[in-house]
Amino acid sequence: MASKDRILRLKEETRINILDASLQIVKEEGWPALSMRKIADAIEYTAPIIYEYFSNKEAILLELTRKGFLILARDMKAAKEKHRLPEKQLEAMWLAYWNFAFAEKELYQVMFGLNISCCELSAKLPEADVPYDLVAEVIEEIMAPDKPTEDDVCVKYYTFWSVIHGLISINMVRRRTSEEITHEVLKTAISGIIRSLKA
Amino acid sequence: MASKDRILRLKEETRINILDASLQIVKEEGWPALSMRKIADAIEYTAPIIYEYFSNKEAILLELTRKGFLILARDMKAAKEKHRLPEKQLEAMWLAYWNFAFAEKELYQVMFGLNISCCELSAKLPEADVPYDLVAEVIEEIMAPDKPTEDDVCVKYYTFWSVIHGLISINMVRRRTSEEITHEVLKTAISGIIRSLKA
DNA sequence: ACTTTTGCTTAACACTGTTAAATTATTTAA
DNA sequence: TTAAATAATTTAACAGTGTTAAGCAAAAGT
Repeated sequence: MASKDRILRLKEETRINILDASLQIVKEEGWPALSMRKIADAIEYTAPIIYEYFSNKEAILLELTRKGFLILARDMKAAKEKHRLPEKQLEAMWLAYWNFAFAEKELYQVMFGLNISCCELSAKLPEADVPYDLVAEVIEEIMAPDKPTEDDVCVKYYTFWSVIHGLISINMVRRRTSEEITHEVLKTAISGIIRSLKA
Repeated sequence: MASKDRILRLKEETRINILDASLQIVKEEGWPALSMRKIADAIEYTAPIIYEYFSNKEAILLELTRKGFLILARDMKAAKEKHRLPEKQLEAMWLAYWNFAFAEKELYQVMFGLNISCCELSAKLPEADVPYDLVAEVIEEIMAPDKPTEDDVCVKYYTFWSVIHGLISINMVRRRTSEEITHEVLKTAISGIIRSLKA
């Protein structure tokens, strides 16, 4: 009777082993290197037994996603509880979010569907710089009275880009948000940043 | 002699055919469905001849990325030229950027490494809602004097999330930006949005 | 007419996720 | 203790992936 318990505990253990091994492989060799056979190797089994713990590879990814959200929630909660002022709470929570993304880069990637493939893109693809040049020129023009440095312009450009790109990718991976809200965010964000150029 | 020309023209044509076929497959069946054999089928050849035009699959993706940047640059340039005021120019360019992302969704995805996999995530994963609940609560508290609707809070939440997530994903796919600039953007963005809550 | 080059295909390799069958080990029953 | 039943694990296989090498058939050059 007690052996039943022991077996169940062992089963739970290899389940966790599968998840841990997966994450470690990804951390060492990146997402594309994660294969069922490699996971099996790491836990010293053959590939098919993984299917006794997870119905397929996607289920493993989903479980890692869950793990990511649990850590993120814990971190944000902890950050919040360190302050009383709501403004401070907000800032702390988003900083926690930011820190989580880089501390658990691989988890963040599977949580929000970010590929990593393209590094050093503008080296291989000069065209990728055109949008920057186009916008930076105008930003510089608006900020001209303040005599901005190149870094100042860069900061403003990335602020713009982050908002727009962030909104777009959020809308692409999950579109439960209504068109109106999205467009409202877009418009107010753009005009908000434009206003911030002249301050 | 003229036949040399004709042949070169044909070669250029199938090169374009490969790219067009690839994009069409992706538009019809999504990125995961894009395979060398399927491309070959579409252009009525067998897979190996593709390697006479592109050194590998990644080269095809890179070419589609280039195509995307060319269209994006054209659209943004056109938007800019429709206005004289720099503020209007900026707004028009970012709206063009936004429109491009959804008009050429597949190109945008390959340009900026966005996966599409996870749809209806919060249905399969209730944990994914915690960060929203956590933050929304505080936003509501700050905005309380203005008696915000649920949509108002949602708008502000997505504004926050867009900025942070946008910054993160930009920093993950290409980290040529300096730490300082990034952090500068992050901090000013957060405090900027917080200020906007009380207006 | 013979040789060389070109265009293209077939076949193969090393992978991938996944499933079914076979095998081995363990537990249960007599 | 031995035989039957059950569970645990592996091997083999299928269909797919990107990619490369070998082979063939038609066209071009001599």
